[in-house]
Amino acid sequence: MVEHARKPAEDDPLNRVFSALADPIRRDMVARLSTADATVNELAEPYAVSLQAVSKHLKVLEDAGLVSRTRDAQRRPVHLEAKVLHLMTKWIERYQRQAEERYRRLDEVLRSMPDDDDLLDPPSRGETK
Amino acid sequence: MVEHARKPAEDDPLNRVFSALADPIRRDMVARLSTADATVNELAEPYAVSLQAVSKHLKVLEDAGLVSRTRDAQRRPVHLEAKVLHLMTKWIERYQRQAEERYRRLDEVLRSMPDDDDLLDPPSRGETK
DNA sequence: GTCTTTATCAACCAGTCGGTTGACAACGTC
DNA sequence: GACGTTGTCAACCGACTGGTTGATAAAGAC
Repeated sequence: MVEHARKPAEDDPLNRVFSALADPIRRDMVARLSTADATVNELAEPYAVSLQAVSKHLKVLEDAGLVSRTRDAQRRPVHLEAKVLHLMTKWIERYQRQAEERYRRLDEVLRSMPDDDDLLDPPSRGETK
Repeated sequence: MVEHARKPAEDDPLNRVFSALADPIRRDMVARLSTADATVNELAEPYAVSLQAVSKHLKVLEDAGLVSRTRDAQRRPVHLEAKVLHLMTKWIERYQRQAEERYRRLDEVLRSMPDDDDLLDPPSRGETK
């Protein structure tokens, strides 16, 4: 079967936001935009890549909803849309909380069980670094 | 020029964590692991991909520090390491907070400024060609 | 008008990514 | 020892990614 065509596009907003921030240049842009809007040239200045490459990075951030661009003469000021970041934190914190609570409960169960080394997987799994 | 070799590896932990979670299957695995450890076969069961593909996904999650694996006979129980998620939330929240505060301040400035659209744009950076 | 600045579009290229199949390692069971 | 289960490794493949260069659009400056 050649039907491994995979999904045509990453339509999930979470996909786009996570992968947008999986690049150090884009993360740095977001960091800088958090203190001030900037033009494409200003944004490009610190990086050792072409302006076109920076333009592409901005497109990725824009598609993820992380930035918006307006028009100011021939300049295109870039503006951080910080709300989208909340999408991610909500996702992350949900499972973080769930996991932590589970460990807490597991810990209690283990404490109330004198012998359990046959089917209760003791906590000796590595998080004791 | 062949010198566009880019960085040889994504050594930044943030790169690895963000890109690990930029995939819906891996995000789903993390979600499921947040309630219980699981073996590779158990994890693979809901997805329409081969076991080998799932094994690769787990390697990505492991390299990002998001999961750890131990040994239990021929089984390899997978365990979520939720602490790493904190790395991301810290990063995100920092710039989110910064941006929101900036908007708040800008709002105040705009309110206290009757006219300012002529030459009040003094960052004057960038021209260091 | 013509020139300059600012930014995007288009085509290309090498490397990475997510998937596949096939081989095989490791361990328990018979 | 042979077999079944569980999982990984290796090689391959097509799509996507991040970079390049060249051409072009859009707007102000002259």
